[in-house]
Amino acid sequence: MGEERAVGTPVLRRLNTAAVLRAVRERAPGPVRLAELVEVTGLTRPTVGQAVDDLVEAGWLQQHDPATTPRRGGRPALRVSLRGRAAPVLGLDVGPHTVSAGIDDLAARRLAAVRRSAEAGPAAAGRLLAAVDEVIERALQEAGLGADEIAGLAVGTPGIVDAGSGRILLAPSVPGWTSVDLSDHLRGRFHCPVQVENDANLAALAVAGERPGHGTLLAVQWGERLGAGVVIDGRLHRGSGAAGEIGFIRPPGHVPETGDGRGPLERTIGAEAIAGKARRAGLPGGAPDAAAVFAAASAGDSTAQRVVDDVAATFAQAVAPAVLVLDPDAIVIGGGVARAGSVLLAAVNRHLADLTLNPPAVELSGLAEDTVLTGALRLALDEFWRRLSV
Amino acid sequence: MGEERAVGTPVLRRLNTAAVLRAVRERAPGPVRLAELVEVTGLTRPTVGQAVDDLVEAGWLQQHDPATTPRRGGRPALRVSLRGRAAPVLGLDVGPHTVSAGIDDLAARRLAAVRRSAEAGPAAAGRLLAAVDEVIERALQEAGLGADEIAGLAVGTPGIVDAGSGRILLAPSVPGWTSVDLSDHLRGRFHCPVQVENDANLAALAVAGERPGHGTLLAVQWGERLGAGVVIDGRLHRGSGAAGEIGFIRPPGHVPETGDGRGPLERTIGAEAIAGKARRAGLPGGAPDAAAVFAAASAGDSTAQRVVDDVAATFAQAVAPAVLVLDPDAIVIGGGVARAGSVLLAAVNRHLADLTLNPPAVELSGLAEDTVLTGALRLALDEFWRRLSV
DNA sequence: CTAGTTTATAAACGAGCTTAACAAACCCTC
DNA sequence: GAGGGTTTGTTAAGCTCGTTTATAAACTAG
Repeated sequence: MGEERAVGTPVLRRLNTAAVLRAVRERAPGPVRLAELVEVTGLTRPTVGQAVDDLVEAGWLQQHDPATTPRRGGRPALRVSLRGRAAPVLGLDVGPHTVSAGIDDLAARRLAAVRRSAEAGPAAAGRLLAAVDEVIERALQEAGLGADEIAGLAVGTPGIVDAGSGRILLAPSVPGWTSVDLSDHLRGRFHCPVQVENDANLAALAVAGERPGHGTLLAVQWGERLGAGVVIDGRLHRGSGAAGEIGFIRPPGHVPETGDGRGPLERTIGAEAIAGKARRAGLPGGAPDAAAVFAAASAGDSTAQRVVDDVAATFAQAVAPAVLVLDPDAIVIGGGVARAGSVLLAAVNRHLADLTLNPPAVELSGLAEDTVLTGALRLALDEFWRRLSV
Repeated sequence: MGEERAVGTPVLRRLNTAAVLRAVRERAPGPVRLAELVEVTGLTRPTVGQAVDDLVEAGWLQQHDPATTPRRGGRPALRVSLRGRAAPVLGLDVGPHTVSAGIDDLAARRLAAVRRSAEAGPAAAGRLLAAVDEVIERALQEAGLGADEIAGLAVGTPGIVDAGSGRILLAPSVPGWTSVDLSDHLRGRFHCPVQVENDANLAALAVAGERPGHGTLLAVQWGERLGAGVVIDGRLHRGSGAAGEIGFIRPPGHVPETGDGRGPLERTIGAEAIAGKARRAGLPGGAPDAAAVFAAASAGDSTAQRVVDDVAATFAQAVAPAVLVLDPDAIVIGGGVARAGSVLLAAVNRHLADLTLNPPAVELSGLAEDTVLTGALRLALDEFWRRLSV
C-alpha cells in the first residue's frame, strides 16, 4: 500500500499520457484531432505528440488516415481514436432463470450480447454455472475474441456478495448458489480482474450511467423481488456488503412467512403480492398479475386504484426513513413493476412528499431488460479505467 | 473546472513537496528526521532536502536545533516538524442555547476553546450572532492570533444548510435563524474558506475521527432533538443537503403535532418524550427526566424498563429501513440520551438484530460535550489539507 | 585516536516539458 | 496557377527537476 516510490520525470510522462488517454476516451467513439487534445489537456503540442505516439505503440490508440479528415482550411490534422479492441470487457448477468453475457470494447461499444434461459428447480446452481460457461463461450465467439484478450470482468448475481472474496453469502432465490465459488471459477478461466456484485447494485450503476452529473441515487429494482442500489457521485455504495436490501424492510402489520427467503416488503408489495392484493380486493377479471392491476388502475377501475395506492403507500412508508437519512436526488424504479407507468409513480410521489423533508424526484427507469448486464459492463469498464489511472 | 494546465517539471516539485508535507503531518506533532522522510516518501535525499527547504521557507515547517536530537551513533540528523501556528483553523458550534469556538493548529493541537451561553426566546437569532462574534474574538485573543491568520473556518449549526451557498434553509429550533446569512457574515470578517454545516453532521465527523479505519458510519445525536450524520470512508455524506434528518422519520401510530418544528420521531422518543412516556406509565418519583428513566431502568425498575424497551423498539423500527439501505458498519449514539448507558444500548441492539439482515454494531459515543466543535475543527482541517493537495 | 556509522552536501547526468522558430499541407482569391 | 492566409506538424535549444555517485561532516564506541 501507499507505493509512491521514485517520483521522477518518468512519472510526468505517465501522468500526461494518462491525461491524453482520458481526453480521447471522453470524446469516444469518434476520432479526435491532436490539436484538440492540446487544447483540452492544456499540454503542449510536443508533449501530446509524444504521448499519442506511446499510446499508439502500446495499442491503445489507432491513427486515422489523414486523407479522411474533414478539411478546415489548413494542414490536415492527425486524428486518433480509442482502439476499442485493445481491451474489451466482459459482463455477465446471472439471474435465477436467465443468464446473459455481453462484451463491450474500451469505448463502451457492444461487441457481443448473448442470452440463454436456465431452468430453475433442484440442482439449479449447477445448471446455472453450465449456462454461464456457455454464454461466455458464445459471447467470445460472437466477438471473435479469446479469453486472454478480456481486460476485465464483472458479474451480477442475486444475493449478497462479499466484496473482498467475491463469494456469494446469501441467495435465497437460487438453491445451492452460495456453495458455488463463482469468482474462483471465473478467475480460473480469465486472468483479468473479476468482480462479483449484487444484481440490484449493478442495475443501479446502469441507471446512474444514464443520468447526467453526480449526486445521490437510489435505484430500486421492483419485480417479484425488491432490491435497490445506492450510487453516490457515480460510485456504488456497498456499506458493509449488503447495502440496498430494501426487500427486507418490515412494513407495519403482520406479514406471513413464505419460507422462500423473501423479505417482508417483498412479500407485501412484490409483483406477486400486488396480484394477491387485487384478488382479495375483488378485482374483476379472474386471476390478475401485477401488470393487469396497473392497467386496470390506469383505465380508471377504482378497486385497482385503491390497490395501487395501498402499494404505493406501503412502499413510500418503507423507504421514507432511508430517504431521510440518505437524501437522494432521485429514486429510479426499474424491474417488472416499472412497466406500470405513471399510475404507480404518481401515487408514490404523493405519499413520499408527505413523509420526507426533501422529496426526491421519483422516476421510472428507461432501461430495458439488459439493465444488470449494462451495469456489469459499466463496472468492469470503470474498474479498468480506475486501474489505469492509478 | 478540470484545470490541469501546464503539467511540466514544476508540477513534480509541487507533488513531492506535498508528499513530504503529508509525511511530516502523519508523524505530527513530533519532529521527524529528514532521513526518515526519505525512507517514508521513497524520494531521494536531495529531493527531500529541497522540499523541506521550500517548506521551511514558506513557513510550513520549522527546523529543530540539531543539538537537541537524540544521538544514534552518527552525524546528528536534521529534524523538522509542522509549524502549527502557520495555519490555525477556527471551529464554531452554534447551538440554540450555547455558542462555542475553538482554534486548532495544523497538527490538531487545541490552541483555544471558548464557550458562552445565549438566551433563547424572541430575537434569539440576533443574540446568537452577537454571541458568535464574541466567542470568536475571545478565542482569537486566547490563541494570540489575528483573524487574517486563520486558514480555515467551519461552523456547526442546527437546521438544514445549503451546501453551495452556506445558507441555512430550515432551523426550527432558533427563530429567525434562517434569515441570517451566517456564511456571508463570517466571510466578511475572515478571508479563508468558510464552511457552514449541520451540527449533527459535524458530530458525525468527530465520531468518525475517533474510529480507526474507514467504512460506513451512522452517528446519531439523540437528545431533545434527534439528528444523524452519515460518514462514508471518512467523508461526510450530504445527499442533496438534508441527509441524516432522522428526527422526521414517522413512527407507526399517531403522533400529535407540537408546532415547534420538531419531527415526528423527535416528538415520540426525544428526551422530553421519554420523560412523558415514563410519566404516563406511572413511573414513581414525580416528574422524571430522561436520565432518571434510564437510571431507574438500570436499577431494575420494571416500569422504567418497559419504557426504555418501548423507546428502543421505536428507534430500531424507525432506523431499520435506513440501516438496510445504507448497511453501516456501526451506529454510534451521542447526545444527551447517550449518557443512558448500556440499558438503552442493549435494547436497541436486540430490536435492531430482529429487523435487519446485517445488524451494525451499536455503540455509545465516547465524546463529551464538545463533539460538534471537534467536528467543525476537523472539517476545517480536512478542507485545508484537501485544498493543499489539489 | 582510529574504525565504524549515520547523515549531509555537491557535482554530473539524464529525462521530460516548454518555447520558439520553421516547415508542411491545405483553401481561397486574384 | 501563383501567392497570401490558415491550420497543423516538426525540430532543436533551453530550463527544471530528480537521480546517481562521490565526498565531506559529525558523532559513538573501543
